[in-house]
Amino acid sequence: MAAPDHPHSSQRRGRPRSAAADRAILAATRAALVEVGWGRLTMGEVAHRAGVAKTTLYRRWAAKSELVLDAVAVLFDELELPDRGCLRADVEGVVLSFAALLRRPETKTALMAVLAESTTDEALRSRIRQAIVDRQKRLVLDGRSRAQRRGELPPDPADPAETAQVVDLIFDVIAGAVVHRSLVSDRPVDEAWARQFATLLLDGLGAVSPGPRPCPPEAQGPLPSSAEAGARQRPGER
Amino acid sequence: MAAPDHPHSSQRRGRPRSAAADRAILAATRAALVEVGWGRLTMGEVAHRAGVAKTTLYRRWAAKSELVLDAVAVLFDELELPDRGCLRADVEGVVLSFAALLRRPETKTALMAVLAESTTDEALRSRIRQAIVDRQKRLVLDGRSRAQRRGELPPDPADPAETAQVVDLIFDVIAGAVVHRSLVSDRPVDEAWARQFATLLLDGLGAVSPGPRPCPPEAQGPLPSSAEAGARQRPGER
Amino acid sequence: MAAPDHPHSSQRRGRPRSAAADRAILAATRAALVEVGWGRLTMGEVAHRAGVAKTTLYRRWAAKSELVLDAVAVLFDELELPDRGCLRADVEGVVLSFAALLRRPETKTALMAVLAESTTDEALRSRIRQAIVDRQKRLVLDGRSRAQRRGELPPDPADPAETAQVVDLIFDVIAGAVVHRSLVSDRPVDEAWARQFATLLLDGLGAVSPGPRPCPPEAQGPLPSSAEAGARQRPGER
Amino acid sequence: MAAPDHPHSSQRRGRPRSAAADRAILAATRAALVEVGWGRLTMGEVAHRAGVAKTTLYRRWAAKSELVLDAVAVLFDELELPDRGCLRADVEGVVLSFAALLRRPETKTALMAVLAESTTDEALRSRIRQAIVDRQKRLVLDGRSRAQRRGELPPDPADPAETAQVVDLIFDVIAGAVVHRSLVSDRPVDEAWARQFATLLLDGLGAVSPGPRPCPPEAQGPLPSSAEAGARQRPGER
DNA sequence: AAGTAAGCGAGACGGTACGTCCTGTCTTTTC
DNA sequence: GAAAAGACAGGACGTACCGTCTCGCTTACTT
Repeated sequence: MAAPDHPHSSQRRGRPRSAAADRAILAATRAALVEVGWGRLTMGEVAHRAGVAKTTLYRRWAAKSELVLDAVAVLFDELELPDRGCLRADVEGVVLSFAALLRRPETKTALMAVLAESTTDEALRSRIRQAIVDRQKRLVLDGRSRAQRRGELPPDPADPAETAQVVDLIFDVIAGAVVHRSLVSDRPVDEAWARQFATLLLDGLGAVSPGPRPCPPEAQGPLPSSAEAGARQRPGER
Repeated sequence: MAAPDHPHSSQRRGRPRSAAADRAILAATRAALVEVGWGRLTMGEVAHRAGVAKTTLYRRWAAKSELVLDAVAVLFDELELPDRGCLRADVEGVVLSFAALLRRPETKTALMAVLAESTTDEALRSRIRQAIVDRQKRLVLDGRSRAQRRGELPPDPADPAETAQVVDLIFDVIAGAVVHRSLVSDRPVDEAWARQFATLLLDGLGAVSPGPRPCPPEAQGPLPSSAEAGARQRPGER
Repeated sequence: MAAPDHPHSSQRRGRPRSAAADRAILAATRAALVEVGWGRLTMGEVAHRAGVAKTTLYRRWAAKSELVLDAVAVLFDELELPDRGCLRADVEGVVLSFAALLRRPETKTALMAVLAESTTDEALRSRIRQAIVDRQKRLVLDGRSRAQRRGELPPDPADPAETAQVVDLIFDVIAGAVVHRSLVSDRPVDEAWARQFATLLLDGLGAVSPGPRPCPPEAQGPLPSSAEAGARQRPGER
Repeated sequence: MAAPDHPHSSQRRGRPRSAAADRAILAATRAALVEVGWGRLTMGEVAHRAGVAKTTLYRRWAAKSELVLDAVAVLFDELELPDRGCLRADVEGVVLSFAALLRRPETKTALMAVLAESTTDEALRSRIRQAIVDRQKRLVLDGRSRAQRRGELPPDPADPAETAQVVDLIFDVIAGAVVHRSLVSDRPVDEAWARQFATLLLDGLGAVSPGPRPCPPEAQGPLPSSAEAGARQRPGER
């Protein structure tokens, strides 16, 4: 996952590359992102923090953007979709979790910077989709099938392309709205906003594909723990 | 509008700043953005293209990000909301116009780069909101009042805060979804997607605030000309 | 003397140049030389100290070196040759006076810097000779004629070119040796050194042109007051 | 010799500094001095001529003055004291050699500029003495002991401090007079002047310390070849 | 008294060089 | 043969001065 492209398949000759160095470099990258942000992040600084020579970095990653992408992609994998009882609550939960992740300094600075770089670099754009975007569509798919199991949503239509289209739309709307609210409008993504947004999304969905049934008020579980876990300082990260 | 902060109110002493230099610099910045993108854009290159000394740049803008912001902000002002007959058509129109604007290389590279910088710079964040985000909320407000005039939407509620909240939500959802679809998912924002998205939005809106009436099919006007005008090379811009 | 080249011959039209500005500029130049030396002396700084615009400087002096030359040349005019009773004592006196002048920070930094500039600028070289070098040959001529009046030296030979040659030699030897001792060898020019040097010079002179008679010990007057006056802070100079 | 301060004692880690770069930089500095003089000499230009990055210069020399000092100091080492048969002829020879060296554009512009800088920089002053002044006292010492071997001068006095004092005086007088004649008075140091000066010096010396015997006319050898060698373009220097 | 021509303080202007920082490559020795 | 160390060529940075150029006054002589 966060490993760089080692075509080490069958053990090559000479000294093998140090896996510890990989881990140290990615951790150092995240730490440096927190402290200085993308703009002042330098390869030399990362190498120094990781106790590694610059050559070792360049042997593994071709560019700063790829290193940073690998360093933060793993953080997005920590997003979860806890079962809060009904679809609306699950949507609110994932919105709040995602917003919490975007509140972490390394995540927001790295994500936006890498996206900015990708506007002029198709290869990087593809790498971002692969490492972050497409991986997190699982959240939509999971929430969808869970709602179907609960009977809140009808089963998938016969044509899988139609499903994919709706999933893409939902993902773009959720991710786009949360990012825009958090990083552009710079206003808090709190429970009130999440509720309002979930309402808009779910009622709107009913028009796009057969809609959800209303959510019984007593069914809502607690807020997902990960929503706040993201904001806490993670132990052992540096 | 795109002028840097000249507190020249009452004629100050000494030689006044050259307005021609301002224009040349902003035009050179846009041209350079098209050719080399944000990453390879240098202050020296901009100065050279504008036939201006570097000091003249730094006298007006403290940082590359502020210069670029001023250079592209004016492009967002060209967005219009042509009357296409009904609210749904107006939404589709603005979505397509905005997507066309984001297809221009200078717009997308500059917007994302400036947003990335702004994640660690509150002053820049505020400046972006002022120069771009808040200015374009006029599109939502215009569309809204036009629909109210048509009778498609009920009049504003008594509490103006409530209206503001809904307008913000709509703006975050539209802008966020279009940006995410265009620049992250990297899939086309075409008429089919715009229709699907407008459906989701308008039906969702009905749940958030009293909803729109259905759109008479015969009422839809033509696509806004600006949707494609943005993608064309602008004459005389060098 | 310290006035720049005003070809104001017959009163020109328009507002006349301010003589106060001239004085303020030269004083500011000397003050700045003391504080920051030649290397960090800037035209802008001088203008600011003098309460004058840069244009006013450039209207009068074409280059920093010319301004500085005019500013310090006047200091060399303060050198005097007090009558200390015999030629040897007069020589020692002028050596000590000159060394005291070279101990002043503005004098030494300006003199050497202007000489350095002049190695690649014939016009400046000529201007230096005119403003400083040739003017101070009067000291040698005065000392010489005084010694002749005392009978310590024979009258000038018939050929004035021969006299000029010897005067030049004496001047080069005195000025050169004192400057070298002070600024290159960086060792003190004290009474002991002055005595030793005067001995070498006067005895050597006897071989070049008919020599001096010995100096009666009781004839030596006091040290010239100007020898130390130069080292004191001059009142009212800034 | 002209190498900058490498405390590389026992082979350090990492890539060692390039000795070829050192040589190229010093040669480029001399060449640039000839062409543009001290005033227009820039670090960037030197780096460019030497085919080296500016950082490589700054890694070795902290300031332009130190670089230039190292670049020209080596030229002063080429001064020699050929045996011309008697002390007077040797003095004339060294005076002419020194004057020839000061006729070279790089030498005069660099020497005076570095001395000017040194008036406000004690460290540089000390570095100049070490690299140029004290090294060339060997010429006085050599001439002196050679004259003693010939019997033209008595052996050194018992007190070595007395000898040092006289040597310093001689050096200041010779170097000072030649520099002043050449660069300040701007008059030629030719054989006639050298003869007159040598006469003054040697006869004067007799009064300071026990003097030289007269020089037998038939003993004078030819002019030192180095007197003119310095003015010729040196082969293979760039 | 009005006109006019230069001087003047202020500060923007096109430039040049500065000395620093970072990039990505290379050459060493050590493991 | 990978790794740490650090020198290397290159290039952009943001700053400091340069010497010139407008500006809107001010000052004195000319009519």
